[in-house]
Amino acid sequence: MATIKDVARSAGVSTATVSAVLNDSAYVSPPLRARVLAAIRDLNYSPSLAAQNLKRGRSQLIALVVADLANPFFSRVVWAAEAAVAAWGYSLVVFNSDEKPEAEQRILSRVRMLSCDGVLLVPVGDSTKHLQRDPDEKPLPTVLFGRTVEDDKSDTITIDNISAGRQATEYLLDLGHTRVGSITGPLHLTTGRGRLDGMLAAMKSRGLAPEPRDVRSGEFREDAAYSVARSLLEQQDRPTALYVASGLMALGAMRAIADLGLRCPVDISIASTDTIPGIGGLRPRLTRTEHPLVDMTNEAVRLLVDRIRRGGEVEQRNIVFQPSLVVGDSCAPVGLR
Amino acid sequence: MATIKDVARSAGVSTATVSAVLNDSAYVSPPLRARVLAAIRDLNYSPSLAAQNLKRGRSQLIALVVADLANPFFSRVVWAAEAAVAAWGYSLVVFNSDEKPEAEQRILSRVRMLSCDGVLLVPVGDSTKHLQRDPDEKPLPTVLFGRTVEDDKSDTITIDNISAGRQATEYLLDLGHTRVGSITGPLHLTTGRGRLDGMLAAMKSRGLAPEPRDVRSGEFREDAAYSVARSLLEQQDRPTALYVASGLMALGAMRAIADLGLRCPVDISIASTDTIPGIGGLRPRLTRTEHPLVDMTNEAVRLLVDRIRRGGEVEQRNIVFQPSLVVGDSCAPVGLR
DNA sequence: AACACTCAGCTAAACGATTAGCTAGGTTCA
DNA sequence: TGAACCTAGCTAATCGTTTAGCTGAGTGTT
Repeated sequence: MATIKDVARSAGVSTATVSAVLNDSAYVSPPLRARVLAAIRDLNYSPSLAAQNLKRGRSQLIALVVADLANPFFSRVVWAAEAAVAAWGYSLVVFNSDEKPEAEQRILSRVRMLSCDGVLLVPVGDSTKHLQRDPDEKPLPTVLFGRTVEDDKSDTITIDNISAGRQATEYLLDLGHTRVGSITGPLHLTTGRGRLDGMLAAMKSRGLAPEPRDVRSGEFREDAAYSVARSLLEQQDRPTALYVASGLMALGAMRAIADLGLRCPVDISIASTDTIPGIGGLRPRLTRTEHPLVDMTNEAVRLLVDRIRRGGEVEQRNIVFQPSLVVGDSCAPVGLR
Repeated sequence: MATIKDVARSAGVSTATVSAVLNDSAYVSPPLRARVLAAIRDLNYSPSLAAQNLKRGRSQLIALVVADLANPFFSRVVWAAEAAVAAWGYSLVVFNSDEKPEAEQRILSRVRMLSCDGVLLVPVGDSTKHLQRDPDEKPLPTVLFGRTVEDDKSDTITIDNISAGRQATEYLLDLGHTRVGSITGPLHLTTGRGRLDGMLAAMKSRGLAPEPRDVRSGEFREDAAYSVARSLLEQQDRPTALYVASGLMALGAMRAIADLGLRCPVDISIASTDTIPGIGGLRPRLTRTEHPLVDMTNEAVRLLVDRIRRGGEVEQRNIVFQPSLVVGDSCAPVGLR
């Protein structure tokens, strides 16, 4: 690989001049500039990011730490984030904490070692104490995505989970269902807890409450939702409608319904929150709340880049996106059959 | 951030000794070693990868360049690759070439700038001429994944696409279908071409050949497959079975079937190749060939790491994985209805 | 006692960029 | 004419590591 010295020698100038041309950091007369550019072309030179990183103290790298890479929802986040990050001139380093706080901690220390300029984090634990390892060293620019944690000073991008749960549940209630159950996400996560709270609020405002045995929580996974749904629906006395906390889980629930010989929506109505790719092919079409994932991701990257550039001088921002109901045909009026 | 100098000063030794302790690169007496380790702990020191990269000429980064990050198939590759790469002590930088050769080229030059140690590439074009920019500089360690290109010297991990097409088609033929159509991938890709060739071979060996109008090619996308399937199936005189080249496309085809008011498998049988997450929830269950994606990815990373470490001294390796048929209920004997 | 070895640990030169500070020549103006 | 000021480009220090090569003390041999 050619270095800046080779270019300087070949153009008959100093390395400072080459650097000035490369970065437009000082005026260079046209003839010299031309010679430098020619030398760069001849030698097929491109500056070493490693050296730049060392000198400048930044790396052009943004880390994305997701809680479960196997979840298609987060795959879409990876997709959207890669594009957004590239548009700002960064590259995306992807990590999977697999919902394990220890793994998250390991990853974050690696992120520091790599001197990533910032991190887009879907936090796993219920705190980010482990983020600042040293009180006096300046914190790694961070944007929390999708989930929030207690008393953190990072910017956040989230959805209104309560509204999501409420909207989906209200739709079911409007169809006349009174016995509504739910398969929730983990309740220690804001996404799990919030959606359930929204569901409960919707029912409460109509003087209803779910049977305790109709509300089961599980992980945000297809197989977990499948088995939870199975055991929930195997009760001889089961709910007529189900609010399922995520798209991936809805897939599991649908599979359970089919395997139990039930029909959706005739025997049981399903509504859920969030979507995953390919779900559009599913029949019946799922009634669900969706949120603008691409916009959310773009906004998250924008905030992060802003914080990387302007640092602490900008105050904390917490942006909440609103979910909207997408009506499919997975829900029917109660007592249809 | 504490530097190696701070550690050296605090422990009362030279930086060389600290480095020796960190890398086990020379014998350091127990007392000194202990002092160094204590200083490291006190100062919460971790070496700067930027500086190490510059000095060592490597970055602990492996690039993954996929052809379409929006395709759930590649999302699974990201998931598997992240885990494999982390197990070898590397971090994964993800790029999306979006099936565009120019983008791939841009990405690869960025990969060089980042001085990634190696790249796992799902190639987009039909050649990798753009890979070695300079004939004399040593090539970036590369493993081609899934697709191959002409006259390349990289290691490759692929599946036997011909066998995949053949197996799926033979299954349809065994059910008595004689009028079989296909929705293929792009025919300039080995994955698209090979699967079609396998299908044609299977038919030919029984003295059959598809009607030209029953074979349509499209991109590996859900929406593309949807519209191609629609126009194919809207013919009043249509095939009784369809071989679809990918899991994502099969989803599109199924959706087209449903939207046309047809039933699968009663009116039309579908078999496909490869799988995507969540497809297990689909009803009817898709009959398809699957390949061991996780094993393939692990093997690809293993080859890549081996090439990074042992360089040119190891000869080119081309590993072909075999697909296997997974029978669902998306295919029925011909003339069932 | 003189010599050759070992050995632990140090000094200082890289790696490839950026950049503060300098220099030498050219203008401007009293 | 010469002080003051610009200007274009150079010199050299610097970022935080690694590592070749050195040093000086200790050991063993004759």
